[in-house]
Amino acid sequence: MAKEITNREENYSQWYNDIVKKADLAENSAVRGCMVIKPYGFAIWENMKAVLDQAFKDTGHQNAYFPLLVPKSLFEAEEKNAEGFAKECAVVTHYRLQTDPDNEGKLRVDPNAKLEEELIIRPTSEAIIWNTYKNWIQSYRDLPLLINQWANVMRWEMRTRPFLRTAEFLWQEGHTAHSTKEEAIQEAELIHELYARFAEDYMAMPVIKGYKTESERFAGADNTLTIEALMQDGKALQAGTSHFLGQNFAKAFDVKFLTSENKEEHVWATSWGVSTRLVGGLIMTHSDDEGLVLPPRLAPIQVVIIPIPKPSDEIMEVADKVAADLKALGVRVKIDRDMKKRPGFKFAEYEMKGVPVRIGIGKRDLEKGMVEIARRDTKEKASIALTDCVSHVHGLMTTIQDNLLARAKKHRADHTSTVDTFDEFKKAIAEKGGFVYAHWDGTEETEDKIREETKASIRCIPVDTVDEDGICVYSGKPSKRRVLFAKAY
RNA sequence: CGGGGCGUGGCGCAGUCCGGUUAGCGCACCUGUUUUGGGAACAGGGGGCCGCAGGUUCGAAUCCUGCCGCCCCGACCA
Repeated sequence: MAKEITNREENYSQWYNDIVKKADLAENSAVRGCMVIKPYGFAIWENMKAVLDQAFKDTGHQNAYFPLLVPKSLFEAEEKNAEGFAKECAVVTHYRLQTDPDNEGKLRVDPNAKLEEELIIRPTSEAIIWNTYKNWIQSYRDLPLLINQWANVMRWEMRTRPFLRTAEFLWQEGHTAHSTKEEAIQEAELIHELYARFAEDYMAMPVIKGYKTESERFAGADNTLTIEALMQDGKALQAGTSHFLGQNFAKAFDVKFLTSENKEEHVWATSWGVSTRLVGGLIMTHSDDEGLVLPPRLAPIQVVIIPIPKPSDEIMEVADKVAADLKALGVRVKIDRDMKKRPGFKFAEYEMKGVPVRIGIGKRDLEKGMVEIARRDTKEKASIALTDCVSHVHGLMTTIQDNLLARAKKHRADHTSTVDTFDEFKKAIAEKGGFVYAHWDGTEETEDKIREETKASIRCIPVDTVDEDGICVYSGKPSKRRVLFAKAY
């Protein structure tokens, strides 16, 4: 069973790659660092997208779309932002190819088609968007401006991994403008909370909410709020960020508005995003050595019905009826009618693909008025009376969703330490892994030293922990609050 | 950008050192039959400019030169 999936213990990152491949989520493409998201993987992203999109709309945001290419002069306008992303930008320099005179059948870049100004393939869209907002905002009556875009972006990363870090990735990026600082901060916090709830309620992936230290902050932001999840291998995954941008972009792009008192002021801004990286987080939170495990709320197929041959009209009738009744309850259900594949093959296949519930309907069970119901999360199999099947399975959707969240929370609790000395710190990081709460003196110097010596970085300064006097585990200087450390993806 | 490795049917590989029948194996694929309650068996079949370009040779997947591409390990990152 579970042929060809590497055990997590043996090689976690190979296991991850195997899951991506065996569950048919994505594959490498002909383009360096860029993956092809296959239909099943894309369906998971589409489900995430649908929920988030609705949540953004419910909180007053509208979707729009801005260009892929950003003129270099706009890109460099906000200096910190430009600097932060400069090293990983793909740049368009020419607009035409021609047949190569020295190399028949080949094309070359037409040297006469050089662009006057280079175009940057967006690594994020603040620049082009703020240049546009300048024309949209004149008065306090134009505010707040609450825009989201679903888009692809490109960051020329040195090393890539499917979903977790690809050169091109899909995401949503919200860009809002406000008349006051307080309102912008509230917006950033609203989205931060929205992301955290999405992660827990839909992905069943518990997260720590907090804000980033200055060195980990988004380039061009005054504050970066983050949600941090703990993966099964004890490493942290930054799963979503929401930035308070202050007036940095408003000043860089000269976006001003008139207040009701007829005073000219720069607007206040936020930006926020989650990406296809969430799919990677989903995989690494729940899956096991048999394959993918998906929470029902995001699973493209929530229930698969496998008629167990010999094929018979009676079995198919029962399957159709069960499927129809489940659909009526809003359950995403598939009947596998492929009679060429044997049941054993299908069992393994749907386990690999993480389908939460499998219903086996065969002659032997049916004679007793029973069906077989298998849960992907616990791998339990049960014989259930056909008459109870639909309500039982419907109930399992919630049961499994809750169980996955509880399991992930337990894993996180088991891999979270609170330490007071650097020895304890190093031991916790090296032996146990996971999250470590420790006092920090607030300096970048200490942060860097700890990262160098332990590979662990400050994931965030959590918002939910209480103030508590202590001394920095590294420097011994006073500290008012523990921060969250971990090795990160 | 440094260090290591690899390019051979769709995928994974053998063959390369030491040149020589028709380039082979597993998986996948197609057809047929028997099967079908945990990854079916048998029979038959299709598919290769051996990464690209030169060179050496009677003869090159194999030797030589150049180029291209990819993967892994480090510095960068959602």
